[in-house]
Amino acid sequence: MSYFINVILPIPLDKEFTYSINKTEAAFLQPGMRVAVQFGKSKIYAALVTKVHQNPPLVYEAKEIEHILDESPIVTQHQLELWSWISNYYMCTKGEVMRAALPGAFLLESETIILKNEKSLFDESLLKDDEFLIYEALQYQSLLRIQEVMNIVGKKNVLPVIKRLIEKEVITVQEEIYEQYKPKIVRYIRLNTTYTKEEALRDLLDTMTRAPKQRKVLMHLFTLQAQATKPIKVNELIKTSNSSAAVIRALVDKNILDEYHLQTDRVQYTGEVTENTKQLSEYQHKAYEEIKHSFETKDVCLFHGVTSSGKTEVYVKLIEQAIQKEEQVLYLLPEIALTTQLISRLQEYFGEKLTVYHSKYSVNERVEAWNNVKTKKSKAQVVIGARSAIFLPFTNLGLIIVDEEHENTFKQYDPAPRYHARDTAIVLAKMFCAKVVLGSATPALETYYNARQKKYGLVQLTRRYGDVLMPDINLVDIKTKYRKKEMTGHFSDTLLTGIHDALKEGEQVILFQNRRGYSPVVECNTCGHSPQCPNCDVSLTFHSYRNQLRCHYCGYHIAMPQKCMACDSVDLTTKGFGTEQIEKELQELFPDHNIGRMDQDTTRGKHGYEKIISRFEEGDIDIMVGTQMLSKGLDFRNVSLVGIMNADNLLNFPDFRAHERSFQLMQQVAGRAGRTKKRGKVLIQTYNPFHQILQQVSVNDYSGMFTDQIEERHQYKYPPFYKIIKITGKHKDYNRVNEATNWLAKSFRNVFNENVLGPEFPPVSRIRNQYHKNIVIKIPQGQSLNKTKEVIKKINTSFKSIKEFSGVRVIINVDNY
DNA sequence: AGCACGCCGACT
DNA sequence: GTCGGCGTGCTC
Ligand SMILES: [Zn+2]
Ligand SMILES: [Zn+2]
Repeated sequence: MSYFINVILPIPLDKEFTYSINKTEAAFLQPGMRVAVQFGKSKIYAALVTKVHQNPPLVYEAKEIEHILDESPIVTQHQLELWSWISNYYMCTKGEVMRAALPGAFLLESETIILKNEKSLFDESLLKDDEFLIYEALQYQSLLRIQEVMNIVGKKNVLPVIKRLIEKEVITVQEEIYEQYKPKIVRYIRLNTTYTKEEALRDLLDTMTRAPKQRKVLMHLFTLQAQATKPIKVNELIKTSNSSAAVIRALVDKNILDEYHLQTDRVQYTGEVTENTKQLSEYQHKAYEEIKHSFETKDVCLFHGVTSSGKTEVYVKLIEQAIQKEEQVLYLLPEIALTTQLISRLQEYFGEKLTVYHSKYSVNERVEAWNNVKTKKSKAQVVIGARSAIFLPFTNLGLIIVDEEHENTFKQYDPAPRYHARDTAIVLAKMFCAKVVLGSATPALETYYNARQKKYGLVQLTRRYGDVLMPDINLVDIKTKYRKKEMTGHFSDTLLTGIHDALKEGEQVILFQNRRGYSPVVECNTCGHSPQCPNCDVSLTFHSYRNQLRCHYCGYHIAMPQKCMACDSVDLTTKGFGTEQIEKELQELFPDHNIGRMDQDTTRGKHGYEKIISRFEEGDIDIMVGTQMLSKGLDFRNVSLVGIMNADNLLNFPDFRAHERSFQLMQQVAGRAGRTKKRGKVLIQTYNPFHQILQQVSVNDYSGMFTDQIEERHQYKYPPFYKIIKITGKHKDYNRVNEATNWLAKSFRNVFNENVLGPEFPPVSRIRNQYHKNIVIKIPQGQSLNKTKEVIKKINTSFKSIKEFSGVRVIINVDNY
């Protein structure tokens, strides 16, 4: 009898593949384990077993697996189910989901290495130039990688040369598999058991009079043992005895000491756990009770609490309850909100029960977190993480909290799977019959709509913690101010007075400048030319920190030119104002105060962000200018004034969510003001103070905003009334993209009629030398999602078989944000 | 996604 | 005439 397995490979192919295994392997392998398999000519991948069976493939011979990689499944049945859901719903392959879901260390991939052929003799003179170069390099290096060979011969296509050398028996090639996860091993030391008896030990010490250093080490070992019964690390002993590794080595060699190894986790919490959690305020407690009550009838609850209302404490109470029931908890946050501030706050509550899962952690740390969740270790009972944390192997999930649920960064944009972590979390919760709390001060329209429709529970917390008042928000009409000449640079007199007042009181100020649309570009005053990216359809933006012009899309950069590239004029200006411009103006307006800037530039580097935050917290910075980054959950106590430099560029963004997002962003930024007793002040500069959204922002009218916006969504056929799927065609040839997307749109229109928009070029139509063109399909509520997707897939398949369109990549984005 | 096979321009 | 460019198609 022969045995087979079906596997998922971490590549964008729709099929599962079948490999052959022997009887022993069949008895051992289970779905969720990894095997190393050869795929194609030589490449080796880690594949994930989905099924063990005995049905031989009919039309091909299945290859044998290389070897088994796991002793037990690393992926649970629930996860495989979730992967299936994601690949169906978001229209991508399971391989793509696998790639996104598994920590990098689980995805081994082989690399071809070149070795010299020791056995054969050959005539060096028969080698061609490039062949000889490789041969020569192998005399000095035991192995070469493909990349190194490319460097040696100075060209990209090196496979023919390598092939010739194999034929001439000069070299051999091998597939090297990267070492996967490396457990961290710590060396410990203890006294050899021979000397546990008192007299043996005394004899030993007597004989050691001529080795004072070794004797000293032993004495320190005894002291350490006396202090606590825990194992003693080699490093610890070296340090306390002020000795060296050599001395220890000698003692081990003499069999006086024994060295032993223990595997340990890289991330360990050592702090104290504050026993008593913070007392909830009356209103917080009421919200907590309401959420619990809502869970009796509904699985998902929207927790709408204004900024600074203390939502986190309510979450903490809910988490504690889940912990008591021995359930696992997942706490999802947007990446930017996952600050050290918040992590240490939660650590005080949950101590070592808290695990952080974050892309900035090393691959090994992530594997450890994965394993701890999988084995239900208590140290991973509460997991806090950004969107990818939904992929962890929970076995007993009881509660998911999605904080700042309105944030669009929960949606992965590129590459596939283009999933929304909030929506996927709800599906995940359903598998475990777990409860979900969606928290936000400014819920997404979709979420609030679901709550209004009674699909989700709704709990509101309208008071700030400690009865701090909501900030006082005022709109400043800069159109009038410009006309009346009451503007200084980008500052209205109102805003300047506000800043002066705050600084006089020793309070801090935050100024918000939207990132989008206001990157500083260089423009020639003579001919109007501004330098463009050669690969993308955008102007290069000026970065003063390196005096460079850069492209945001492809990373292309050049030194800041001294004269216009078109007309050689030296009269160049930087146009558009970003945070840098504001910072510069502030330095002139307030020379006696420290100005800080928080944007992509100043927060780069591992601790860049934290550094600037703590400077602000410590009062080292008086005025902070920043982008979006400022709006996220940071708790600055001493900020009394928040200024929004220009609200209009937010509102005018060409996207059906622009108004909703502007409201959310402005409310969040405004929420940074006056978090303690004194009422905070917010000034919003705009050319259009009568704009409905701005009016609603100024009076904290979320529900007014909701009513207006939901009406517009309804009228213009947008979510939550219609689902949308965006289809993008990509190719380096402009005409081919045009024709291809026209064909696609026409085919879609044949089925979906007026519910197809486009094709249309996006604002930036060329990125990395690829033209993009979008089609949007709107799906009305009665229309079957699955059938719609089937149609899209079918049309896509026909599309692929058309010769003229070959090479055009089609990207499908479900629930495009 | 890789990676091989296969067909056309430009350099020894 | 070969070398190397990339378009086409398959991978258990
Ligand atoms: Zn010019
Ligand atoms: Zn570019």
